[in-house]
Amino acid sequence: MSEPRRAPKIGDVAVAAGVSVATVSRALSAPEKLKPETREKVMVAVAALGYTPNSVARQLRAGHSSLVLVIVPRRTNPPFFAEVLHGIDSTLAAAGYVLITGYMEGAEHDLRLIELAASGHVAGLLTISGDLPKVAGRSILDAGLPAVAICADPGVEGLPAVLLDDERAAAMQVEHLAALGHRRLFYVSGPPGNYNEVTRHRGIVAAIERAGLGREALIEYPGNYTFTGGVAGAKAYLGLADRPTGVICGNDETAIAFVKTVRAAGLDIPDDLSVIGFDGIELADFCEPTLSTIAQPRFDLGARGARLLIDRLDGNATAEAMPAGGRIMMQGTLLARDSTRRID
Amino acid sequence: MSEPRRAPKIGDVAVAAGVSVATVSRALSAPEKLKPETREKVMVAVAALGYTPNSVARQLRAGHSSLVLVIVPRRTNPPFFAEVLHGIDSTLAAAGYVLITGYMEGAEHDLRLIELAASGHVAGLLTISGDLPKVAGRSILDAGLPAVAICADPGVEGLPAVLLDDERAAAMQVEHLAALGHRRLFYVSGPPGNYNEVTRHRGIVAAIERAGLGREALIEYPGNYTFTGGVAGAKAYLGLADRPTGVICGNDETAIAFVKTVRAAGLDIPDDLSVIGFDGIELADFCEPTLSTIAQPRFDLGARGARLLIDRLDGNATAEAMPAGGRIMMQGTLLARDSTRRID
DNA sequence: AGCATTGATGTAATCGATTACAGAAGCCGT
DNA sequence: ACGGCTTCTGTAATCGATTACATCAATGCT
Repeated sequence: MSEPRRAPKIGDVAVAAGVSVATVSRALSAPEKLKPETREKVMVAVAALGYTPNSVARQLRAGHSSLVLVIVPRRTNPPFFAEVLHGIDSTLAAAGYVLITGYMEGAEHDLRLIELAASGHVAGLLTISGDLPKVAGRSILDAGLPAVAICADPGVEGLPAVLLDDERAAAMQVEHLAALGHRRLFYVSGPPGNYNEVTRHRGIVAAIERAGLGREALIEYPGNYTFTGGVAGAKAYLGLADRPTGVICGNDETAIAFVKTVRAAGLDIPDDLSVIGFDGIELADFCEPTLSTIAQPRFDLGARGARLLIDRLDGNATAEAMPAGGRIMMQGTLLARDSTRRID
Repeated sequence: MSEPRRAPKIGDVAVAAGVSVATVSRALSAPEKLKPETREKVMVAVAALGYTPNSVARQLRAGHSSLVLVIVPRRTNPPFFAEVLHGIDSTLAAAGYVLITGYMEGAEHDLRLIELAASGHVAGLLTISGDLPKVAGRSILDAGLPAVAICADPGVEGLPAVLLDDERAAAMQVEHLAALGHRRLFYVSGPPGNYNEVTRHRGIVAAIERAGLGREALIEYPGNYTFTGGVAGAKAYLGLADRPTGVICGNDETAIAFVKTVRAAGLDIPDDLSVIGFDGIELADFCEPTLSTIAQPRFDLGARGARLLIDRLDGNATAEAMPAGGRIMMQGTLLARDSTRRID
């Protein structure tokens, strides 16, 4: 059926071209060192045999790999992370690197990621999950690989990060609602303790302070960045005796589920209450009513993080001036749509 | 800053344990061949140095890799593909394989995927995109890697596939609407020529036939499995003089955008028309009205495909009896929700 | 006791590419 | 014509682990 046609090696090409293996190698990686007609002979043989250098051997010899491991949280917010990954992959690919996705499972399962990082297979590490694989006191950072955090800061000393200015972005949610006249707010948060949640919470509290609403103007419900969290948050909201008119959601999925649930209970958005999400996923513009939200530069977050890592890997460490603390902050953008409006 | 603490090699462990490299290697991969106390000595040294075998060297020697390349279409339907990938990754990880994601960019860009496949880095290939990277007459299959197609059949001789029974599933869409009394149907398709689209189209036409509705009962609009396709389809629908009451969408994203657009134009769903989607992404249960759809076993499609590949890689080729034609078919499930109802 | 057998461990070849170094060939000037 | 340069190409060491084969000691058998 399938002929086990053994892949041609450099020696086969050398024989076919009537030269030595060194010459073949040079024809491929340093053509200027060869006489044009020698190079030509080699190239003909390469094409004839369909030779592709074995990159495992190459990598062993060179002592470095071109694989980058990206740590991805499992089953959360695919529309958001897919676009960040897209930014990462585009940038890596352009620089000749290849992306390996490592989904975090939690607990013992993550050991395989730690071992992968230590195995010499991988050149660098990118994490878009606030948590890093850590099993039995062994961290994935122990391997000593160059690493960069994206979207969430695991809070590890010396680990550069490309982040959204979550505090500012969350404050924008408050400011938008306050500017529309909402005096009391309901907040369906992300998972308690989560980096993004903690940071945004700080931004929300500070903005409420600044707006002069008073700390008691905020009622919180712990969500988890998923649809179910939005539904639960909405049920809690509906059970309130005196409902706030402004609702802040931890992300767009949460907001969409929240909107659906309170509408099913007979409330109108935005007539009875305003809802604002976070992330700016595409879907936010295709639900009803269209969702006001804070858009994150998802592609750019990924691209910028990957760029940073590549610069470290390739040695141009100072190609881009790193701000103090090793963090690059990007800004979110308010998208005011139909789910929020002025209240009288 | 970061101590360039060179990763320990097998020789370092050998010296530390006072044995030869062969003994260290055996302690790790064939412990039963060693005297217990020797093995113990080695293990102590391994732990003390924090040694992890370099898998590049191991792979070069062994002649086979543990990486599986998954070809993923770019920027389409993340909620769907994320779950298929999850199924793939879980299965691969359990068998000791590691997943590499290769996003298809189209055209010249895909050359890097073809080269990756030919580079010896990769043990096998999985594709969840109907298209295979093919550049200048060179196909990714030329590398001769074991491969399995998932979700869409690229139509290559001898390539096993794990597929949804698209024809049957699409027929279920028609049957559901027909059973509710809809006699004329509007169909916002997938991209013309796409494997899933072609197959489902066949199923739709056949089901209309069987339901005795007549070929002219179907009005088609070419979509593309995205939100924008749904919006365009809805606009075309709204422009129709005599609108069908049943609408079939190529996937859930298309359906959600369709629903939103016709509602914005003042039509009611399901009072004025019924809409059914395809895929069964989570969101379909959180939009308004909740979307009737055909759920695909997304996780299982991925898991089953990965399993098939692993069996071929590990040599238990007949671990699972392969049906004729090398295809495994899985069935979709009708989820009847609020976007479809009986018409008078 | 002498030889064969078994078990445990060490020595060195091997995987496929890169590259330091060596060597050959051609050219120059004196 | 010969040493000194360049330019080009070949030989062999190297990356780190696995493993066939060699070695050595201990044991069993006659």
